[in-house]
Amino acid sequence: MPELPDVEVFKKEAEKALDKEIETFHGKESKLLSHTEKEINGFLRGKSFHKAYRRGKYLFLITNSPKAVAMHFGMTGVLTYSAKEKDPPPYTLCSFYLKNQHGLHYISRRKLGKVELTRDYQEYIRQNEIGTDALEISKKDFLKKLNESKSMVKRFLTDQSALSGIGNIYADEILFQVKLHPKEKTYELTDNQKEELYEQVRKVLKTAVEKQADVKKFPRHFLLPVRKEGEKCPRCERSIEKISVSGRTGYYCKHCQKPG
DNA sequence: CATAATGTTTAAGA
DNA sequence: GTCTTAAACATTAT
Repeated sequence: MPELPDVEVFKKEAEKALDKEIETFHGKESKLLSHTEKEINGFLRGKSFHKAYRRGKYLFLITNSPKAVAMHFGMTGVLTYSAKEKDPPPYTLCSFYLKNQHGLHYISRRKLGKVELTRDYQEYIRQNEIGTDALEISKKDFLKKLNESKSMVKRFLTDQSALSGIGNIYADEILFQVKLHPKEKTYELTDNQKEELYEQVRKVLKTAVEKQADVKKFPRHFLLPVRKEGEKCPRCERSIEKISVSGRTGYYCKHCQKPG
């Protein structure tokens, strides 16, 4: 789930918890957490989150800027805000309880994410090499990075240090919209294709954010609702095929997305 | 029971 | 140093 549009949804959820005093943090010791529950409480108790900031797939809950809680959602992470009287959702790994009797819950079935304290989130961004957000990057910078790349387009799109926020699923969608084969080399692209790639990165991500990352609400010409082997291509109705690119399984239409 | 899954990191080979 | 693959991580869903 958690690529840029999903994390944008979590950001909206986190914003419900802004400027409310933090009462306590609950979270069992795990690889997810950078500190112990006690330490996190020492850091947060009595304070409030004043801003939620998303960069790529990361979300920062900023307390006293630049101090923040940094979150990454791995493959299955979710963030929800709900009344304290309700039980935390299944697979909740840690929770921030507020004085207003609500809690912000970090949920994950597989524990591949991160919840970390940082004294400076800008520094955290540098250390973790989180590139410019895919919706923030200018055309000029995008083309510059693209021209520096020597890999396959899909690899380029999902490289978080080049531009951040695009994962396996949205890369497939963007490539489908641009009609590019996922294994096409970046240096083989024409200038027109490069520009079109930039435009579709924005268009696909903006659409997904508008639809709250809910695949059921996506336009009919999108690949994602039928992103499965043997489904019909929304454009030519031929069969969607599976392909392995840069270590991940991709889905594409062999007819519409021809290699160059 | 075996396999794949929205992510990242690390090791190894070209 | 660059690029690519494979495996590891932890766990569930099919």
